[in-house]
Amino acid sequence: MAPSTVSKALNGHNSISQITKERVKSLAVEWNYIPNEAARFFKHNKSQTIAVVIPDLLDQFYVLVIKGIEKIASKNNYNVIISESNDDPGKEVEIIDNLISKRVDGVIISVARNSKSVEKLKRLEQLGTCVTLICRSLPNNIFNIVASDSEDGALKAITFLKKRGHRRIAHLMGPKGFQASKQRLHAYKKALLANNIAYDETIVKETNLSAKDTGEAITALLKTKDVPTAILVFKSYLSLDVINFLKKKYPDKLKKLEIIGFGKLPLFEFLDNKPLASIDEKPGLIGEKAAEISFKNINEDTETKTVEQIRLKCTLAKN
Amino acid sequence: MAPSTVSKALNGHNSISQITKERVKSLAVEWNYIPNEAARFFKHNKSQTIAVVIPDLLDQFYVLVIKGIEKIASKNNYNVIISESNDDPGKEVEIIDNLISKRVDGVIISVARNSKSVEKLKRLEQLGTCVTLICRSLPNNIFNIVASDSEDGALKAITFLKKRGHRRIAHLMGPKGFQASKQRLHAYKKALLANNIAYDETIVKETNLSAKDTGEAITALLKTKDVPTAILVFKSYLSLDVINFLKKKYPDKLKKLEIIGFGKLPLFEFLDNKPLASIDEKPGLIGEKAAEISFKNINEDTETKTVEQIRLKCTLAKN
DNA sequence: CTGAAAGCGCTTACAG
DNA sequence: CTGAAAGCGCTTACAG
Repeated sequence: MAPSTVSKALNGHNSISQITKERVKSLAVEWNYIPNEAARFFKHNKSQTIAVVIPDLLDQFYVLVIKGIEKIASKNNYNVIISESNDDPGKEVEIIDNLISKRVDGVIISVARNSKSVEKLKRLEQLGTCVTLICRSLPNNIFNIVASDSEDGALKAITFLKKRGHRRIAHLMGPKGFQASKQRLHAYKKALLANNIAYDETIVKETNLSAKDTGEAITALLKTKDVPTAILVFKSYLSLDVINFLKKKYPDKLKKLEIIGFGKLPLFEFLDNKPLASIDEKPGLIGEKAAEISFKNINEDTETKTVEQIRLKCTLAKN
Repeated sequence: MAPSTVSKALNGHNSISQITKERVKSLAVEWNYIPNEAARFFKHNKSQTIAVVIPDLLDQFYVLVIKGIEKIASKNNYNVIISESNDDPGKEVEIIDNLISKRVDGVIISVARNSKSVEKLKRLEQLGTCVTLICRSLPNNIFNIVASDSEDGALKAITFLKKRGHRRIAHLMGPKGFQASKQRLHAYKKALLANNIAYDETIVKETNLSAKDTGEAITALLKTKDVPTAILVFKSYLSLDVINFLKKKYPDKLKKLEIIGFGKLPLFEFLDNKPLASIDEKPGLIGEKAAEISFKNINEDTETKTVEQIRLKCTLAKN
């Protein structure tokens, strides 16, 4: 029997007689034949692979994103490969070069802080690879992106805090250099406005994300004239640092400063002193949507391609 | 210029003149040429890839293992792909089939509970793929394995507890069906013996790992005549459930029952009520060792292959 | 319905 | 030192 016949039988080509198909398939089982995917992919000039690039697997937010991606990928019989940039722009460029040489069909990436990968990502797109950003955006919005809707999240958080009686709600913002920090600061302002609370920049403090810097920001907040009673925090892991700091330095404030942060983490369930609530950004859904965009693009003519910008609504989760 | 010349120039073959090499390399840069790895791997009949199969990425223990593996892999210019079995034996078999068809060069796997993959793994080895187990063993020790030395860990934990004055040290064991449960129970017994503490099976309780079952086990422990003052716990995530349970049902016992568990988790630093200490199983090192075994085997004749069984010493980490 | 032929992008043994 | 040829394991367009 010719290799071509075997190949067609195995792939269920309908030019092959039923009897031949069955014979081939049973022999394949008997001989433990498993096709060489590398050869197949090479022949087809596609890798049947989606690559995910994230800063760090220890951040469970991204693990949940990955689970969402894998759910969709496995439905489509696609493989998922994961790389960690550790927020190192140089490493990220290396990773993308590697992905180019692998000819992956799609890349889903949460870009490193201070990413230098824009050109590489453009290159990927030229080569026909679908690029989808998650969570973190890049200037000019030239790529697909799936992220949570910070404005929606902030609005829900501030509204909830106001209902609980808070009027002095501070914001602990991320580094001013980050897009996300600006976005969330803006969302915070808008949410205050919608709740008829005046914006007061003296209770907005920046942190470079280190525990030390966060502590200093909190100290500064506690020293303001009209001390805030609640705080909207840039990112959930930061909330942990805030709580740790309060426990050590201002244990009396622990109950007097209610915290809501962006992001809900599985580990929260084990904490005694936890944030009042979290803005659940639906990482699993973010992953699913990003994967769906990838597959839509992979199966589409490049002519008709449009850039998709998706902002998913958040929910407020009591911890 | 012939493709063969280009190929050799790019790969730094020394039959190529310096001048040609430079010309080729500069043109490659100018034209943005990035070689097609799929073709290369296919040609070489190896994928330059190590696969890691673990139960769940949300378990940070495994994330740390992966980081260890990636450290070694990237040094060797190898790729790492990750799959999650979710402890589902059927899923695990599927994953391994997939890895076979990918012709990966090495597989590092923490097998699913009740794994049915032994035959598949043997198959992988026949095909020349190096298989290395991590943490969880399979009957007959036919595969390479890297795990922590439970006996060493238990000894350090029990000795430490005795120094703190404890004489009644209970053990919360994992499901009897698991190899690891038996191993750690045995390690616990040996450590008691070494410390001249009599073994008492009434203070050894089993849990099926669910929070509910763990709670019942703890309740039973607290109802024994001579209530234990310390407890050696099968796995760190279990310690969290134990603490949560005590907080809810027996808050007064929280300070009277000191806990040491196998495994140290990054998230411990955020807990108020944390285990007294943890047996640090060095997940990063486990990953590194497993990767090193893979590479040694990949670069070796299959003739000389021997099975490696590595048990890494633990340290006791204060939380 | 079956099979012979060509080719995917590389590398390597060999000839010059 | 350079290049022509063959081949890795598959699939597909084509011939029969």
